[in-house]
Amino acid sequence: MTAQWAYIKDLPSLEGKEVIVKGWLYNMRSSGKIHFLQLRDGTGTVQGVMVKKEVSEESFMTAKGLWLEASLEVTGSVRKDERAPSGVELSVSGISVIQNPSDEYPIGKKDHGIDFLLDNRHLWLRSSRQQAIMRIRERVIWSAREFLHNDGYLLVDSPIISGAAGEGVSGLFEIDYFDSKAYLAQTGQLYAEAAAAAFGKVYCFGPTFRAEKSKTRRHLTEFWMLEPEVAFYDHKDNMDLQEKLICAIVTGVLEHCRPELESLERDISKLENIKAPFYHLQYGEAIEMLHKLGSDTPYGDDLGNDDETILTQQFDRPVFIECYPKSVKAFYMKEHPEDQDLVLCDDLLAPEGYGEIIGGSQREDSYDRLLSRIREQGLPEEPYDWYLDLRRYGTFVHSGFGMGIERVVAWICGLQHIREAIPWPRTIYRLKP
RNA sequence: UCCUCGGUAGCUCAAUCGGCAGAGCGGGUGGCUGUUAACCACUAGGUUCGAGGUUCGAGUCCUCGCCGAGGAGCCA
Repeated sequence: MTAQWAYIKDLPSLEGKEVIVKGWLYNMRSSGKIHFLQLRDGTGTVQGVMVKKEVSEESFMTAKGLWLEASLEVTGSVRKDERAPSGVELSVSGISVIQNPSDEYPIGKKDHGIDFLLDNRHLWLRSSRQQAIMRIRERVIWSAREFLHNDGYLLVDSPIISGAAGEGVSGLFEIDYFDSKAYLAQTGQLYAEAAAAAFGKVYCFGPTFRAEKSKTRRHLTEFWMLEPEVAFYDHKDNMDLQEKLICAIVTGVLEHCRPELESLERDISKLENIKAPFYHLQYGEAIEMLHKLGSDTPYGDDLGNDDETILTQQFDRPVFIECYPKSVKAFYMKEHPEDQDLVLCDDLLAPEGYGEIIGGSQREDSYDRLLSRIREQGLPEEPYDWYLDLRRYGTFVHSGFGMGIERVVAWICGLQHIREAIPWPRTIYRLKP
């Protein structure tokens, strides 16, 4: 019987069988008459044990000459072994080299700096740590979409290229669009609002772009944002949705990605603690609390990064900061009915110092007030005519928010750098690879 | 745009007061039948980011530039 190709993740169920593993050599150790080939194939890792007297002299010498990341087809029988992390090892009977590199692999076994690793992102993705992060990222997105789909939301994607400026012209990437100006989307929200008037419960999900020269571990110039928008939801309904969505995401990751979290050495109990209800602070209360904790941010200012860090360290679950001053927020947010200096908005801050992962608001649904807000902020009216139409034809109470996928992934994985939370990070000085 | 820190072997870093350029990993050679970032011995490997300057002497001090990181601002 000829051996069949098997994925490493399936080997525990193939004990005693002869299989072929197609993959790469990520490490190798040898004791002279026995080689330990560490193999990976994208589904998992397994140790291939090659004993000199059990294979041909040629095979044994071939294995000895392998460089790291050689691509291989390894034939062997699956054998139970208590010393193996997955419970099984491969007793190697034959090896076929697809390609043996002629140079040493740039990423070594010891620590590297972030700069070097980012330069080698195309190779770094092969590491077990990056594999774990990307699997969790996929689960975060999957869980969010599953939750929204099951709750009756329609995915209505927004354009990437837009003639309107969105939240303001600064921070937009300008492109040449057949001799006129266009911009890369900073948000899909305005389009999601139009879609909400058509379909009720909607969301968009895609890449967004910010030309800010931000150089921090929380920023990317290209990042993925999930933006639900719901007809007839007010500020409170909006926060309830955010809470449910975050809980669904965390639950999904805990259910499906425990090995990945463990390999990242994430403190899982901190994630298991993420349950409704989250904490709520009014903006004024947050400022008061910050003053007691030593911050000097005056009432009326937006919270700084340090403020977010200090604040979230006080809580073991995410915390909503509600109703910021109108002056520091976007023109489309609805004025607070009891205090016209505030707006009906919320930022959701993730615990452990991670800070803002969601920004949302109830939208201004009055045509007149929205128009005057556009004028107050000195924005051009013409690009927003279609947006104003939404208030002209059947205006409706509605709310929505934007969730930054990479920030959520960074928080759930416990990452130092948001750059690890996306396969190909784009930052101000990094366009390659 | 501003502030702070950094750039030394392929990688991660060290080098005292300004006084011979070092280590670990990786590479090479040899050894080892259970290794887990394997281990042991030997070995090769340098335009100390660049340009000036001070000095008997500069990786180290000064000036300018380049590159990167962290942070501020702004935001998800």
